[in-house]
Amino acid sequence: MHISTKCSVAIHCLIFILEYGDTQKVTSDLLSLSTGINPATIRKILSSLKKDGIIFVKFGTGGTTLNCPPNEITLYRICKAIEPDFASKLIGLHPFPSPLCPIGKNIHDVLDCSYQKISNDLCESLKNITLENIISDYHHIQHNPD
Amino acid sequence: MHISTKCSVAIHCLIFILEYGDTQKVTSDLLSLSTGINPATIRKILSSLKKDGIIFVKFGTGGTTLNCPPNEITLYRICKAIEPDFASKLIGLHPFPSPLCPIGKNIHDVLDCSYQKISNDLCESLKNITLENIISDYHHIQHNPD
DNA sequence: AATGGTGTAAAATTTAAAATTACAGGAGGG
DNA sequence: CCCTCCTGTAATTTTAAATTTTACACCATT
Repeated sequence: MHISTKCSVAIHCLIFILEYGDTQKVTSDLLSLSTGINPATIRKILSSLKKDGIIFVKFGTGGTTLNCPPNEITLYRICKAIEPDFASKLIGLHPFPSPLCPIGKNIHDVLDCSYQKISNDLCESLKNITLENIISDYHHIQHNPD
Repeated sequence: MHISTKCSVAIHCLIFILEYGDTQKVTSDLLSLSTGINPATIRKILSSLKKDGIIFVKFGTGGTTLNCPPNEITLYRICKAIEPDFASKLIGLHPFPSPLCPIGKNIHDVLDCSYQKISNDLCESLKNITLENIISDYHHIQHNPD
C-alpha cells in the first residue's frame, strides 16, 4: 500500500555505514541518534538488510559494515529487503466490492492487470538507482550547500 | 506516502458509469452498493473527479456521466484528481533526522534527488494506462471467467 | 564476570485513513 | 408548491496500520 519510511531510514543507515564505518563502530544506538529512529527499529531494519546480504552485522560486540559494493545495492534491493511485497501493495484495493455486481465481482482482477504493469515499471525504476548514485548525490550536496 | 484505495474506488466508479450510465441513474448510493464504500466517501471521490472534468455530476436530481472519452482518462489523471500530491508522497521520509549529523542534516535533500526520479517514472507509467485499456481488460475478464 | 552490543517479541502509543452522522440546499415530479 | 431523492460538505467517531517503547535472552570481548 505504500513504501514505508523504513526504506528512507535504511538508506540513511547505509550512507552512514559507508561514510563512517571505517573510523567508528556503527551501532544501532549511533544510527538511532543520527536518524531519529528508535534503536529497536534500527536493529530490525539492519536485520532485514543483513538477511539480504547487503550488510554485515557483528553480533555480540556490535558494529556494521557493508557486505557488497555500493553499485550493486539498488533501491529495489533495499525496498525488497525491508518489505518483500512492497511492489504489490503500491496502490490500495477496496476490500469489499459487491460480488453481486458484475463489476464488483471482477474489479480486483481488472485492477491487477494494470497495477501489475505499474508495479513492474516501478521496480525497474528502483533498479536504476544505486547506493553509489546516492552517495554521489550526498557528496555533491554536502560540498555545495545552499 | 502511498496511493490510496480511493484511486481503486474511483476506477471502479468510472467503469460503472461507463457500463451502466446509459440505462440507469448512477447515484452515490448505487456506487456505494457496488463498491462497498460509504456513500459520503463516494461523493467525495466523485467530487474530485468532477473538479478535474473527468465526469459530470447532476446536482439536485442526481446521476453521473463521463465528461470525456475513456482514452483521455489516464490513471495519472485519476490519481492526481483524487490526491493532488500523491507523487511526492510515494516513499515516506523519516521526520526527525539529527541536524547535528552531516548525513542527518542533508538526508532529505539527498533522498529527494532519487525520489524525484522515481516519482517522475511512476507518473509516466500511470500516464500509459487509460480507462479505455481498463475497460477492455474488464470486458476480456468478464467474457473469459476462470 | 562485567560491559556494551544484537535479536526479537509483546504491548502501548501514535498517526492516518475511512466510516458515520448530520444537515443545508437543488431539481424535478406530482 | 411541496415532497422526495439526490448532492456537497463538515464534524466526529471508528478502525486499521505503523511505530515506539519496553523488556529480556543471548553473545563477544576485555
